[in-house]
Amino acid sequence: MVAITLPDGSIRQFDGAVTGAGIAESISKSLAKKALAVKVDGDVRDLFGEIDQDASVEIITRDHEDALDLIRHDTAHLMAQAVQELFPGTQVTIGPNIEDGFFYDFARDEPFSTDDLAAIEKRMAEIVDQDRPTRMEIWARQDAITHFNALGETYKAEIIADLPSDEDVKIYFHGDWHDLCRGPHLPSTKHIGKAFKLMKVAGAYWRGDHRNAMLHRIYGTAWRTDKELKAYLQRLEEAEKRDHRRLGREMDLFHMQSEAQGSVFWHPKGYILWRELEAYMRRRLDDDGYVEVKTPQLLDSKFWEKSGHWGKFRENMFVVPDEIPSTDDEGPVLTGEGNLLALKPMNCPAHIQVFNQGIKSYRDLPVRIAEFGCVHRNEAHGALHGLLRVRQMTQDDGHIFCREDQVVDETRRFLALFSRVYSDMGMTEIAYKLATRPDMRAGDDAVWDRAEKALADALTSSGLEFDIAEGEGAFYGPKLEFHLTDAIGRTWQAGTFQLDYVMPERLDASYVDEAGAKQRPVMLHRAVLGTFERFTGLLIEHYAGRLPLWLAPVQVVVATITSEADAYAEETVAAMRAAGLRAELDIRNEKINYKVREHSHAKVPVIAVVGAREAEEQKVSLRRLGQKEQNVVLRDQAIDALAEEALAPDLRPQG
RNA sequence: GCCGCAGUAGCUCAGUGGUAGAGCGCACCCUUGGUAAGGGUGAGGCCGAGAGUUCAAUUCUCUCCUGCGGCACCA
Repeated sequence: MVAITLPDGSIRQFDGAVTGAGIAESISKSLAKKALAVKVDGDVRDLFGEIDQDASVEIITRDHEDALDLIRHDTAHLMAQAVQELFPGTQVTIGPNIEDGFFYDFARDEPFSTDDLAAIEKRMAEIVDQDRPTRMEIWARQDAITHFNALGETYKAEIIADLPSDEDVKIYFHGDWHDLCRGPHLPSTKHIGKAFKLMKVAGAYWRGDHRNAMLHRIYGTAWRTDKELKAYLQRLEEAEKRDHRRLGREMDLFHMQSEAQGSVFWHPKGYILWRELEAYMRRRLDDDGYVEVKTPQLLDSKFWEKSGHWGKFRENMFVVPDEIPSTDDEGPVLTGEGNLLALKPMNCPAHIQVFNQGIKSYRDLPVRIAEFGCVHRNEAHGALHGLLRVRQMTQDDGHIFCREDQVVDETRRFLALFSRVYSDMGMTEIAYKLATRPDMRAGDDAVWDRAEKALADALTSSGLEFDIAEGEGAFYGPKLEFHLTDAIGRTWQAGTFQLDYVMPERLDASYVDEAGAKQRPVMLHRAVLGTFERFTGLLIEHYAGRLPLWLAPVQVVVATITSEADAYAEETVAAMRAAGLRAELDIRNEKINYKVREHSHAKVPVIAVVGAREAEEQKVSLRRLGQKEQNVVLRDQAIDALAEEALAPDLRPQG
């Protein structure tokens, strides 16, 4: 006897082993028709799999929360079938689900074209109509390897050979087409539905290793219903409008051009945003016990040899000859006989030089050194991406030199600063990651144990949830990474916090302890925003350009209805500026509709409309970005209120 | 760096083997109007760069550059 407990608590008895399909059938015919899979004690399984002991069971239908993953994975198989039928000789490799869809990597000499995608979609729909049934067989490992090798599916054979030895080799069939897969799958292709779309083709390395062959990846999306699919496509379109590169142009914040690849030309409005952020960060750092420094841009290559960067990161550094000027018959020339200099790719070695001046006592620690440090890194060209991945960037960098027993406190202190700043920015969706020891590392395991524990403890005691990024720490120590998400869901590291036991050693940083003995300080590398470039890009996307008043480059536009109000408008702008507001005047001979539209597009948070009436009554008609309502208030009151609202969060009266 | 796609006016894009077009924006004129496009006129282009094929290339081919989407990378 097998007792099956259903979600409503009822129990059904079966004489022996029963399948999910059988259970659904026993409940109702219509449920049996709709059933996609079955959840047995929390495990999603095939409908045709046998359940031979007591269990709680849930029948998964299309509207179940687990259905979407099943549909997407089946759609990936469906696509692979279509591809192999249309393009014989194409090998399948792997095809997992991802956020909002799936992909499948194919090995083939020719790439797929956009036309190919349309053809594949068409064939996929045909296969759905054919309603090919699903079944699963468990094969002997060697048989499976031989079978797939015989078919020319060498990648598949390789995957099977690498399966853990205790794992069954499951082969799923959809009609005759079959693939190695863990499952589970829908009962037949009909159940997949047609709410799918193939999105794009891309290259991807086999097993994610750039030394391997490049495969052709097709990305697709799949949903329960056409309505969901449509909503998703619309969401993508909306996301495109939030793209910081587009908004940067529309709002006249910055531009980039090929002569300065990966570097930013900040326009006046964009630089106001930068300056506001910088001034804010500077106040926060001053309050938190940092001292600010400015260190050289160019340092001798020998310095980088000592710091270890020359050996490890030479490829990413911009190197310039320290040429010696001289004169020959032709006039002044430069010779390359001087030393090599490199633009700093990081500020840390320079900060150690500042720390190293004079002799530090244990009483001096912790020393917190901050710098809005401009660094250059020669990134792979394919990696560059608007403001989010650049070659010249300014970090809100800082290095804390402390004793080992101060590490936990300093970490907590940093987390408090970090949370304060991000909540001030209105950026609350942050993914915390603890990156642990990599294979290649310096220092012994006892030190790593302590360091990782210190970071984990600080996170936990600050009440933060975090993921562990196994093996992704720096070679000199573990790190905390703070990730933000862009408009289309890609995540980017913004802030960082790293423990370093190595660089103080290499560059001989020391302090004198109570006993008068020389000790190594621990070095903490930390950035809150990360870089101004990336943070600004993410900020723009987060707000879709509608920045909070204190960050908006233009806070108010005073726009006239007729020229009768020109003088009053000028006076109003002057008063606003005197109150510290970034106000602009618009007395152009244009209709008010036109002005409102234009300044709304430019994402100006407040438009103050003035006509004869307002001038007469000493009022302004305020209109907030994105709202239709107008608020006619006394001018002086409006200015006071706006001026207070425009204060940076740390400058607002507490209460 | 790798795979694919793209590059035409400031922006968004159309187009053609015989050296180019629209809308928006911009300039000027008319219009002084109550909260997301008033009307007219006009100026803007070495059709990404180089080479090749051709009587003729913005158009076809190749190389390069840059951008975009992924992949890899991200101290």
